[in-house]
Amino acid sequence: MGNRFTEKLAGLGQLSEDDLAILGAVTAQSRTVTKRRDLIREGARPGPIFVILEGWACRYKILPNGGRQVLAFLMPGDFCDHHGGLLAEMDHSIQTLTSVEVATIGRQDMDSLMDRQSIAKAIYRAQLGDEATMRAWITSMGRRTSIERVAHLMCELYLRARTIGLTAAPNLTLPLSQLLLADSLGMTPVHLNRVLKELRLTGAMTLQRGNLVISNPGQLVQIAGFDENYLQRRLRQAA
Amino acid sequence: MGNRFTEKLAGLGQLSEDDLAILGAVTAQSRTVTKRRDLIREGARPGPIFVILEGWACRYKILPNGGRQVLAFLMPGDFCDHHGGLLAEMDHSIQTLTSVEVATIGRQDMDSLMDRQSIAKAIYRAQLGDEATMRAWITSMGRRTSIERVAHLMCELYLRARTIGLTAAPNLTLPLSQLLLADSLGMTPVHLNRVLKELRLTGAMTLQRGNLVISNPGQLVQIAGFDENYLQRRLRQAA
DNA sequence: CGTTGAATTGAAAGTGATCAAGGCGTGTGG
DNA sequence: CCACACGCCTTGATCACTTTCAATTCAACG
Repeated sequence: MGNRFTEKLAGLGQLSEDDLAILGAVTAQSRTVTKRRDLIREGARPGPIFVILEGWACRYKILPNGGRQVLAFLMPGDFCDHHGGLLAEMDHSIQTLTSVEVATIGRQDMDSLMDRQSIAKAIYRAQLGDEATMRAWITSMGRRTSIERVAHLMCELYLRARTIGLTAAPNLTLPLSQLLLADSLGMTPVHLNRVLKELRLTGAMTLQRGNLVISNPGQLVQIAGFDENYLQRRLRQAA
Repeated sequence: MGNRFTEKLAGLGQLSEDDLAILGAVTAQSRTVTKRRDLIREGARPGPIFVILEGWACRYKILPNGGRQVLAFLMPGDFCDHHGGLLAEMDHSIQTLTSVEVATIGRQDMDSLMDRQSIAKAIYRAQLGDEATMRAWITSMGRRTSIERVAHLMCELYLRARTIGLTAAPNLTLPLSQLLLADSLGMTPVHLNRVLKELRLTGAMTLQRGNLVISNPGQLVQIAGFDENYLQRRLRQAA
């Protein structure tokens, strides 16, 4: 029992029955948001904290010249805005990619969650994981070729999805258009398309119509230069 | 009084005399580390937390192919590893760029700091600021041209330096080689050099021998597409 | 069965990388 | 005090990858 959120946090720290009950209670009420809808807009004042229980979303930023950069993909169990009003305004927006089930946690509730050492630690670990992912993205954008970059992102998304139990098989449904992927990888849709074709030809993986099939995991990891530990580190519990 | 660290945190939250005294006490002892030395290595187990009191450092990652990606620049007052042992291993390294004055905070001391709401909030805000900076870097790498990227980084570094009182004038000493800057911006040193020349020719700024002079701030901000708020947002105190 | 948004392919143009050579400044030793 | 050496910056020429522009195909859907 519990939901994706409580399950995720449970995997990040030692949570007692009470902890889980509290987390569950706080996210018991949820609402459904249709796809392609902004959950939070850049510049917005802090409101309640959103948690994604089901579905996918992304953080993104629009540039003055009209370009878009996707900053992160959000999956079930992820926080939208962990800060809980510590900042005056959002510096980016969050949009749903699929129909999404969101729970909202009030400021008060959030404070009481953070008062519990165990819960606070788990939440903090989740955030550290997000930061590790951001560093991996920076590294990708700066020093990986386009094919490595694509392969790396696929490794990340697949592992994250598997960790939360979205898939067991070596394939996965990604509700991500090529345009969106291109905007997350800093390339044009046209070029992304060519890179996907190239990856297909290597036999490492196939991504078509949102269906990711990792036919040769070892090869994909090798192309990506993927450090299998970077996502796991955050899961392992430190002494 | 106090040091760069206490001053920085004081600027991020309402800290009482007691808070400041505690922060000061905990960072009272420091040691000097010579330039170009790793403070923390990727894969290292969590030890005490480092805080930079004086000097510059950077986070970086070495790729399988030998490339290097700089992930962040650290200035006086910045944390090296905020996590305090919540993760099992570092996923990147930290190296000094200049001679650096570092204080170390023991795990115990850190815990007691975090027990104080006021201090915990300030530290949390500092981290949120770091995250905002990472998002800006991702955006730069993904969707800004090289000249915009360079201009944007200079805006960031200048503003950060001014915020902590490193400079008042429109110029600043950056202890950053072109090689290092290139590794932080995802470009080659050769191309960075050309971009710097181009920026010089526009009249917006000059960077030579580590000396940054912003001759036309408005123009630089315009080239960078710099959102003057993104760094400030983290400074403004939310309701 | 046409319409629509996304994916795919081709050709040309551009941006940044690579390779290679020289210049400049600082520090050290003769 | 000068000369050399080393690291870093600068510049040129060429090459490669990615973008841009444009057109076509495809698949889902009304």
